[in-house]
Amino acid sequence: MSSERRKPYPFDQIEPKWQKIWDERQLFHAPNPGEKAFDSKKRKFYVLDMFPYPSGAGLHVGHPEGYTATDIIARYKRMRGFNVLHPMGWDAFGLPAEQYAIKSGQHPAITTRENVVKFKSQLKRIGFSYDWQREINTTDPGYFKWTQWIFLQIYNSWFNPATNNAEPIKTYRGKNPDEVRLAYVADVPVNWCPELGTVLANEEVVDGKSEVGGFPVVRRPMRQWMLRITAYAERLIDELEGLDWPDGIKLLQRNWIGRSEGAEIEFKIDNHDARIRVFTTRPDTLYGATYMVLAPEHSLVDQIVTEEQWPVVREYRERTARKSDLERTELAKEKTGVFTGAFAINPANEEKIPIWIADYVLLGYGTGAIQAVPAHDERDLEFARKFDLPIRQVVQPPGNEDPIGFVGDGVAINSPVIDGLESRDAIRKITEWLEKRGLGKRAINYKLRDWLFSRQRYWGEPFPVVWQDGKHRALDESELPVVPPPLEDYKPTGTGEPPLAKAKDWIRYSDKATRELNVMPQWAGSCWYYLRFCDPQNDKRFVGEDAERYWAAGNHPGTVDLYIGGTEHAVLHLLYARFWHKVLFDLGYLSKPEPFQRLVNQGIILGEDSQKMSKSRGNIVNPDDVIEQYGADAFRLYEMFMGPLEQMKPWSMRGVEGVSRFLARVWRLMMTENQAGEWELSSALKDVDLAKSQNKVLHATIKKVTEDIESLSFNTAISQMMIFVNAFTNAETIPVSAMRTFLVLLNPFAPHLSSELWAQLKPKGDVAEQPWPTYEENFLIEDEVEIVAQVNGKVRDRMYISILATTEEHEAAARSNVKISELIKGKKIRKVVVVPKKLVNIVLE
RNA sequence: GCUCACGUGGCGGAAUUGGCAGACGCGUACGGCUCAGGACCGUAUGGGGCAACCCGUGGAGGUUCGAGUCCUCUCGUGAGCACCA
Repeated sequence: MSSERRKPYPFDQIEPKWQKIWDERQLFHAPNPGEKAFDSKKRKFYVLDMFPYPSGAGLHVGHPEGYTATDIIARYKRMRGFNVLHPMGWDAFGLPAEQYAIKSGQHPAITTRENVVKFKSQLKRIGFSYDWQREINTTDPGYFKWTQWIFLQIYNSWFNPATNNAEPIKTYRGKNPDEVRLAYVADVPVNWCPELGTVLANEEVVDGKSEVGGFPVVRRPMRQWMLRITAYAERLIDELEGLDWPDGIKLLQRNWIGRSEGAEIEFKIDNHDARIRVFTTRPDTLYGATYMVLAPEHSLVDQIVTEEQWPVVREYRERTARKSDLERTELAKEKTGVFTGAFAINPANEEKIPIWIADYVLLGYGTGAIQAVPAHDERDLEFARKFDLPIRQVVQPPGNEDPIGFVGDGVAINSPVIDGLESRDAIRKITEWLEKRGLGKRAINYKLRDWLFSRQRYWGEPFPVVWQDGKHRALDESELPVVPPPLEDYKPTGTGEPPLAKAKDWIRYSDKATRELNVMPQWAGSCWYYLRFCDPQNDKRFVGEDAERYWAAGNHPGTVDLYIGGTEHAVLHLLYARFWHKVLFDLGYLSKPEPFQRLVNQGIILGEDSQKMSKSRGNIVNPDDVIEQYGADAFRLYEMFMGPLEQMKPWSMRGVEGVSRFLARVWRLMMTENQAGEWELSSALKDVDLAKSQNKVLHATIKKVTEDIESLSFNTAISQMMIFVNAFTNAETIPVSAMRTFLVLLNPFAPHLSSELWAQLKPKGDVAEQPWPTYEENFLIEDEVEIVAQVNGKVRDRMYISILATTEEHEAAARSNVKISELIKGKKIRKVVVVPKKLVNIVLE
């Protein structure tokens, strides 16, 4: 039976044995500056995984994909003489643990502890070379003390537009510092999720539903903590430039931040003192503005609406407020809105235009008000047609396109100030014209909103903030950490009041002051964990200065040299972490302006049916089962052999068998089974020189594996190692020296097998401590190369030619070739193309 | 709807700057070794054709002596954004 089947090689004994040895010897510990083992001559390399959320389900085959890639890099870099920082930890605060706790009645701290034990043992079983001395957990008070400390730095600083930097709040000269702090409290319409009993960040809402759980989310005004990430919008876009990230991720971040250039224009209101500012990217269409629209929630609505329009306006506003985001987008096709009764004056032509409210204008973007130019904006056109508003063409399209609904660039018409100008020039001219008259100015707008930073939950970092007389005040550094109170009942209250409100004693900070009841979102802990890894036990500072400088060193803006993880964090974690990092950098705590220099996204692994793995489909592959049957090395190797790291690819158990067979062949290359059924060193192993062809394949393998690891092309590196093994499989004698070199190459991929075989060959030291081999180009060069002979671009024959052959000799060889001369006999030759060492192409008339 | 990425055998995938398409692995077929094998070893394996040869990288054009690779259009798949003025 299959369970009784003999193992192709004894991985079940080898693997635990070496994992134990690595642990005991602490072989993968990276010494910090100041430690005894620290060697200042070694260069550093920081290779990081996105640390997991330790869920109850345990490790998924998707996790080890990126982890194996980083482990190969880490092991490789160590052998190249680098001091390698390769840490692992747990992002353990957050909703799932709490949701589970509510269901099971078990405290999230207990669940978290159990899950961490499980995750850690699973990771150890795969043989990853993490420096476990640096393990961190975001829910440890020793860790979140510093998360809270960073919050204090953010709270106690402001963004100075003059220096384009965050600065301590004491440098602010204005009257009310609370207006400019990078952390502030605001009454804002937020994403309220009744099911989860908390508000969510925009980034956590997908299609009007919560990202966690998929529950409906509604808009509701609430008092919340916000972080002023918008202050960094420009730098977050500009400084992407110096990073080695996939173009797609850079684009995603740029789109999310959503920079657009245009102008702000001020409209007077007829018979009213108030003015309305609008943002537009097309100030050149100002003459075509035939009406205005305010967001229903716009604060001016109350002031300008006329007596007789009040009832419809009120009714419309109430209806919009009740709509969830989902409804608002679902109903997007059908425009709605009502007239306020008020009129604005178009500053360009003094024309009176009606002011409407409609929910297609969003309060959160721009100024929450627009000039509507139906002739040259799709949405305005649709609205104008529905409500019979005038449409006036002011841009002439270049071709024969229909001018109504044309949104591209053309030539301005019906616009006295800019008539005849190309759109780009018209924009410049009209903006200057408005600026001169004090009616408007050039402006840049961002889609990015400030980060909603508070959650009405239990399982998160409490804010280091107290309230007194209705005002917030930050705690002193010395009062950290603020540990959450023990609670019997941590369920959401359902009213929007945080569960911490139930801890009556804890709330009371002093006679007059009470604690902030919200907690931070899950992202807080992961915003800076890569810094803590540099110095995880430091209790004086969030990271020691020497440690930070050492691990961040390098000739580029980023701190971590290589960061591998999933695309799902393209705009969440990766944007938030950059923001925090920049604040800390501005305040002088860090030596580099960016957290992650090189970013690589591993592709999703699909089930055997090429569908996304899911419980309901029943196509989930459990890493434990694979390791049980084929061993950790086969599991690692298969994860890398499947295909390019960044590509989405389906799992295949047959494929695992394939790499497992390869590993068994490696084993049998050096080991044979004796009469008693015990494995012993093969007698074919001899201390002999390599044959020329063997030497060539060895050096080709060193070259290919080295280059492929550098470019993260692990699948082709493995192919090359298979070619190597195939070349030696039937050799009568196996040169020991070639095997030793090969085991070093194999080590990053299959560390257990290579360690065991290395030990069997009895050389000194551990294979992981060997220097990485180098190849000699000389051994790769042949005396002759095969070239292709073509006629009219079609391959007609192949032949060997000296690598020293001249162009003329190439051509002569082709002409004298039997097949070729046959084909060109009596024909006129138009041209002969020679690519040395590659081909000769004879082109006939 | 907009933006981006990707389409190569029965399957996963290889292919510096445009230069032998299909490396390596899976699967399949045949053979060997075996009491046996879903083990191991070997040979073959893009399609068509007895063959010479012809066809072939989603489809249609183009540039070039030469295109999987570059350009245009088109179809399909995946991801992201989605009233952003």
